[in-house]
Amino acid sequence: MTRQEATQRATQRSTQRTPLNRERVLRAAVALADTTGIDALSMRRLAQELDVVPMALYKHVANKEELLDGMTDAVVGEIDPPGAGPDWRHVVRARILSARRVLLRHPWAARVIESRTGPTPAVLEYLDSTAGIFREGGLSADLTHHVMHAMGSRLLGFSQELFATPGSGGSGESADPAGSADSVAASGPPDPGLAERYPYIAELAAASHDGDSVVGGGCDDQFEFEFALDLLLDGFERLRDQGWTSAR
Amino acid sequence: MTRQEATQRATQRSTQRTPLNRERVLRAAVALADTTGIDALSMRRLAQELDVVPMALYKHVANKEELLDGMTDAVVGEIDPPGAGPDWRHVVRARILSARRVLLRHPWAARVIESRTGPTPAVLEYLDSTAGIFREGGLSADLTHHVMHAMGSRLLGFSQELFATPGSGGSGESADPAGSADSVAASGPPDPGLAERYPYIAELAAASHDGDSVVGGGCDDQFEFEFALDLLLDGFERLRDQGWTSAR
DNA sequence: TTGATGGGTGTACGCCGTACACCTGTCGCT
DNA sequence: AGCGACAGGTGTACGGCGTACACCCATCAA
Repeated sequence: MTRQEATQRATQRSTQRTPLNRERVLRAAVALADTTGIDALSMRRLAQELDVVPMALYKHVANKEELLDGMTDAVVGEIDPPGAGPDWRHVVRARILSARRVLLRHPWAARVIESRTGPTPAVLEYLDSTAGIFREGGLSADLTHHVMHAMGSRLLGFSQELFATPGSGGSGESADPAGSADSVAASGPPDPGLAERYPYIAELAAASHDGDSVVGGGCDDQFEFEFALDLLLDGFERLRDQGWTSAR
Repeated sequence: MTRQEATQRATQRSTQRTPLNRERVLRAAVALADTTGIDALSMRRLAQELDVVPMALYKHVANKEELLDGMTDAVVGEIDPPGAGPDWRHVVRARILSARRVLLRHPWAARVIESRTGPTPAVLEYLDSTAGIFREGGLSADLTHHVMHAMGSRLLGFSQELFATPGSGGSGESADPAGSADSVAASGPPDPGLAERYPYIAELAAASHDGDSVVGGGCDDQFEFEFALDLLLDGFERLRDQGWTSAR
């Protein structure tokens, strides 16, 4: 046994084999939330799960909020990327059902995602690529914008709050965290990289401001709400008139 | 000054004038959440607001969960009752926009309502009367059932989770709290008063079980999801084909 | 007069997130 | 070979949380 080996052996005894990293922390957090519920996920409990003292976690995540951000990105990353195909309806449908499957796998995720104050990169990426499907399907940027709003939390699995007006659903007093999807492109290019990284989102945000209300800084939430509402009511009425019935 | 008056004066000095009751506690809680955000609403902070020691609150609410239940009922009670009129679309529209206005007044409410494990009476009442509008508008019980699901959280302001499959969004491990809207009528009449109190909901729940899957105990969530999804996709495609554009 | 009762009080416990100081093993540099 | 920086795990401590439990006291019916 060389001295190196001896040292390594001793090290293995004192530290916990794999030296813990952000990736492992996030994975353990997701697993813990899956099995014991999000309410039971505390820094202390998570540390215990990793055979480590609570404060050790803070070398890998800044605080619990950032942990939740990381968990969000982890599960959103599980959603299948958009497939290829000529039929845009089929493509969105598949994507959204994939998102749904992911959220069913992680029942805590919807609540956590909606509680984030700003959209995480993975969420932006997801929204952007989803918007892209509509655009490539021939919907105008204008229509795509409203369509994305209309999908709401149920169909995208989340996203609702990302587009909402600043204080409409958050923890109360938090001002616009300068990261809402609309404000990405609304308040001028704060980071020139954003528009290139999320081209469709940038386009959508721009589409809601080329009118007269350039100063608004956001889109008209009330309009979006009524748009979705009337779209559904139209659909309901049509189904009623044609005597629709579920084929159960 | 009579002895009674003296006693009362002394009492007023020691106790805080109005002797605190559930009503006052709930109103103060709502006000506090409105002004400082739901995260800052703690039993201790609320007690302080009422010039009382924290434990005093527990004489009026069992615990914090019940406090949140009470707050839920309070805000849901602010929603306008359904109006009268021959045009059902107009009536639902007005109602839902009223709900939206209430939720905008209390930005914390949507999150709180969705976090309740079981529906509170006021929520059931709201859902029931809303379902009633559709029924009187000529929609079948079957269609109304799916329509209610399709509305999702965005349009009803909440309700999503009430219909969801037990563990799909809650705090993790909690089993079906035997109070989901579907299970109200699904698992036989647990309380004979429920069906009379919420006739439309009872009817809707029944409509999802008269088929072959009597044993299911709940409706097919996946079906409801795809129903709403396809309804929206239909609408989107129609708008695209007719070259729809917002009149901004 | 008295005893029950409703409602406010005080103390204490066990959780939580996390600031801060500390220690130790590793590695690049001289 | 020696040394300083640094990455990463540790230990202690603080303030806040929800709430159990024992208490006190004013009111009022009997």
